[in-house]
Amino acid sequence: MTEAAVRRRRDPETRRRAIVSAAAELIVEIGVGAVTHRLIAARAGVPLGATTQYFATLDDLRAEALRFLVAEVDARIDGIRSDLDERGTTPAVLAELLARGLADAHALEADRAVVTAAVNDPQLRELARRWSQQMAGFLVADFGPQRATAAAIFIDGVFWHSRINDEPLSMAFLESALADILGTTTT
Amino acid sequence: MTEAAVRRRRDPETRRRAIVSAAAELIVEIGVGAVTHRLIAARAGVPLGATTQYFATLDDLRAEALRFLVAEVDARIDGIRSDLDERGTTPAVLAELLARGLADAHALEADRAVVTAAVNDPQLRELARRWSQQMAGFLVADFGPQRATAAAIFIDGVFWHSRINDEPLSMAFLESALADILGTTTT
DNA sequence: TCCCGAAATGTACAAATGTACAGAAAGGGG
DNA sequence: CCCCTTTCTGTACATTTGTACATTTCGGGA
Repeated sequence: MTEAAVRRRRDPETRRRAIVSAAAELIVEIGVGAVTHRLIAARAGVPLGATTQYFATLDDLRAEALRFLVAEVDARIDGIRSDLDERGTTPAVLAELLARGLADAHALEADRAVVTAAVNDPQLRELARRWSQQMAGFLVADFGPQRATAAAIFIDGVFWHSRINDEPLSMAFLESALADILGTTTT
Repeated sequence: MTEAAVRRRRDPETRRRAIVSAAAELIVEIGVGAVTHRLIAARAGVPLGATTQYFATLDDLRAEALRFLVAEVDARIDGIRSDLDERGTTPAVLAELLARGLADAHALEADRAVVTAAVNDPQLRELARRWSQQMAGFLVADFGPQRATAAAIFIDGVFWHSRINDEPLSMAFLESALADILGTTTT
């Protein structure tokens, strides 16, 4: 209890985390409704019994995996916030961050998986709102609530677009559209 | 009508359609991955055997139900197009159509269900793209490809926003944002 | 009228699923 | 060394699933 790294014997914590992580991967890949104990066990490289030992029910495991995905998204959000703080909250910086974020599809897929799951599970709505609310929060100081919300909604659309379409949106396009929405267009 | 319905017990076409329609309803409500033969049969008010008689496999039935939903979305799109043709393709008209479309959530939910299903089934991508592509098509003549695409993406984000959030977006907000994106100067 | 093909239905069954749990294995304290 | 608690693992089982099909019912043509 006092020492953090001493107590683990055969390491239940790591195992538990591996199971949650495997479940999260599978949710992103095949959807929240298609995960099973056996699939998760196979992905995590543990026997079936391990998945039932750490989580009373599959719903519990699912819920924890979703929270795991939300944590990934939060980490990405934090990175974006610090970048914006550092380099200024301008359409150009935003567009570059977005384009880069779209290229590394991981956090993107995680967030879309959460939102997708929330469509059929109202309890997840709160989590699904997180991304766009945070994004709007970053922008509200510089551009006001109206434009900040519009930009967040647009960025949400951008994410879905890149999730469904093969060709990514160009950085120039993103910058131009964001400049319009945020009202920074230079004539 | 009741008498006729009872009398007309042998009516393969109607029955088939009832099954597809029930499946579509359920897909919207509980997600494409959660529908089963038995749920569909119960919803359609037919015995289990009826669902297997008309469709070789559950996948076939699912696919047809998705196409049914797409047809609903297409009908809504056609309505929007004729309205735009009639009243002019302006941010104000668009905002009003959107606000009205959001209030009647049916076509909205149908489209989001298709997109959601497409996240985990690449074969549905084509269908999922349809809405925003058509929307962009309406706008490209008046506003150019860039702004038309941006507006379509924004509208996609609006739909997701209203699917996840409880409070609807105001018409004034939509009009203002669309005016910015489409480059029509209003003050 | 009767009869035959089409349609409808209930049931059966193998496979997959969530979950429980009896042991086996492991590791530290005596 | 042994023992006892914690951790792990395989198996079992009831339930639900997709699907097949034998049987029943219907309705129109002879």
